Amino acid sequence: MKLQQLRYLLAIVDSGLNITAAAGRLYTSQPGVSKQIKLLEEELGVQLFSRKGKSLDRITPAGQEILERASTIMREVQNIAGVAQNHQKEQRGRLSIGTTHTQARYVLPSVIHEFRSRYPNVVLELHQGTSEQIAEMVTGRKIDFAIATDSQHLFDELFLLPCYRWDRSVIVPANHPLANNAQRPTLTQLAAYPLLTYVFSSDGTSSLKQAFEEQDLTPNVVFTARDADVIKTYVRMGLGVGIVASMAEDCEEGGGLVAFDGKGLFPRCTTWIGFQRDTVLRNYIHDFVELFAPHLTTDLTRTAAKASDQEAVDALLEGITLPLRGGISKLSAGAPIAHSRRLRESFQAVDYPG
Amino acid sequence: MKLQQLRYLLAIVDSGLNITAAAGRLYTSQPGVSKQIKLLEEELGVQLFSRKGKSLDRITPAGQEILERASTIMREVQNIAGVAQNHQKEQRGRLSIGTTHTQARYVLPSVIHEFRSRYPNVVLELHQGTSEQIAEMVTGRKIDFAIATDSQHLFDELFLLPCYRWDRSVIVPANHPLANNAQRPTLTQLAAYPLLTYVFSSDGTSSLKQAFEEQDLTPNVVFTARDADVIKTYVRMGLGVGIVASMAEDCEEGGGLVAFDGKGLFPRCTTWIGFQRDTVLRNYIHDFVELFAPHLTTDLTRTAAKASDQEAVDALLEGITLPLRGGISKLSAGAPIAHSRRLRESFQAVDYPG
DNA sequence: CGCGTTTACGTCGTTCGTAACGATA
DNA sequence: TATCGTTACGAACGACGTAAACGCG
Repeated sequence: MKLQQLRYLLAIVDSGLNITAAAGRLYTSQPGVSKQIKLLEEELGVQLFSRKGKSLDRITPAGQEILERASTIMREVQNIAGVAQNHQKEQRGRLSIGTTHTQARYVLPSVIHEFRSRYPNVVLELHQGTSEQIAEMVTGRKIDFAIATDSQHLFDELFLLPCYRWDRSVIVPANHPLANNAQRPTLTQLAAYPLLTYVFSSDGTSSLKQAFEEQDLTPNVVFTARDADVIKTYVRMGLGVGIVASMAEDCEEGGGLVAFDGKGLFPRCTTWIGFQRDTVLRNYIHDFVELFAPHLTTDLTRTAAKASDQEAVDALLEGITLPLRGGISKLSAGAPIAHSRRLRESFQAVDYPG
Repeated sequence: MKLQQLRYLLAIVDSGLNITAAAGRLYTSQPGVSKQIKLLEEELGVQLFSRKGKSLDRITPAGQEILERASTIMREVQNIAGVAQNHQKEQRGRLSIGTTHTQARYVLPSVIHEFRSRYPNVVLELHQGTSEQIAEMVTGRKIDFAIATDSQHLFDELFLLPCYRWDRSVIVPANHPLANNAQRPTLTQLAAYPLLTYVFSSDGTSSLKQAFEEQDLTPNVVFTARDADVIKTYVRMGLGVGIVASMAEDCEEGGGLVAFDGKGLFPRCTTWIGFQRDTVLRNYIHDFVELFAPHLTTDLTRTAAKASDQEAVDALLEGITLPLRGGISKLSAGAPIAHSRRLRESFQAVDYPG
């Protein structure tokens, strides 16, 4: 038995039982992969795949069990490499982050600036995408971790560490009727105007929609985007009232928009960071996490990584107060993290793309 | 990184950082081992060992972490082989059992007879030894499992499944003063005679001794052996009164000895079977276990093997009644297993070699 | 006939064992 | 000087890639 054979096995399954595709992904020849699998089957004395003609049809029960164990073996191999890296003096390597637009545009720049000066030899990759795309990237181990907001249901296999909380803001053009309001508009007032906001997650649930519906109102959403800047552009053009993350609003510099704090109008959102379970995180990853969320110390994250389930992770965070983020520079003590214990359950319906 | 390199690493540590010895154990040349370790260090970019001159002095912290992961990798490799074997039609292989004399001599023969007829192609190895020796064999993976009585403190790394309980018997020669007793002797009476019994475990605690001491008596043990047959021989010679497992007494066929049931006189003993955690057990092992202890079904053992600690294992057995064994053929319903929950704790002082 | 797998074969890299060398106590 | 680890080198093995054959839709 060789590590390559196990790697080939995983790649074949990952490629939908297509050996040619697996070979391509492995940057090697197809007959080589084919032969190694055959050798492995011969050595073990069991068929790993059932064949239909010459093609692989499906994986056998034995193959399935072996696949899972092969997977943990390859994970441990990765971990050995990670441990080794962590013991090197000079921290080199790669850090791949998957996140959504709001984080990438408004929150991460300052973190990344500091990170780059600390680790000039770490290549940084920022993958922006939808929650669904990020979920796929991280479970497929294309990225080291995900930063996202709510939508925990997409990240069942990860362990999630809450980083901070934030509210939405309501933005209108300076010449909008609501712009002269002394106080911020109510949901009833907002329901009277066309709304521009983030794309709702594919499963259709949305904490924003729910906030309206709880008051028997139906929001008239005429435009959605993943991108607060795009939304603001169209708000300026007079298409309607924008509802965006407060962090995005804070960036505004006299661009002809008036903003109201949406605190209390809509459910508060929680942004978290999510890792694969059972992986060794390199030192610079711990550092990045702590830069992003100071309460997530290396020790705490390391302990959390060993936790068996999300319950245990949440228990570790019991009593910690999450920052409330209004913008890049404004941090104020915020809501206690108490609700994080049931973070996954209680916020399943909330999938506001952060 | 190659599996061989990890195997070499483990062997070196197992051999006390002696590469030559490791090479011998691996049936390969010493320079080969040396080179592979060097290659591994080069690939990982860390020293696995700190050298004193050319000799290995000790393992580095990085090496220690890597060692542990290498260990789980090799375990999973073994498990893959085991899974593969379990999916073969013809069950071939090897079954290595470590146990003490009483089990090997009085309890296992019938089990092994049946097992051999079911699995003629499985090579059976029975390793007899002291509890300490067995503990070392099973943690070093020289044997598949251990069968022993009490002395749980020696087997911390294993998970233990209780199999049956038994009492001791008092044996005297037919011409002994006690032989004509209508009732069995009391502890006070026994304390008046020289006693012959099993060797006490090395840590000095003994449930037998304790039973006497609780009544402020001091037993006069003049002879100890690991072997009931040896004890009986010397009892026949008139050296004193023997105290052995009832299973051993039941074998007697008019050999000039008189036996009294020791039930109630001494604490009852529990014989268990212990496995390494996180290992896949081959089908025939499950079958052996069920032959030995019918309440330990394959499903139950498999579930127990996944349990994270002994507490969880014991919880699985809650409510099951353990057989009480008086001899090879005599099985009677016995004490409820309730105490098994705290098996490890409450019986730490009991280390009667079964 | 295209797609995908297997078989065949030549090449190259790696591992292994022997032998000689080096260092340490 | 004995023990243990490293270096050097030649032989054997194994993996890989190209090319061709095979089976299936």
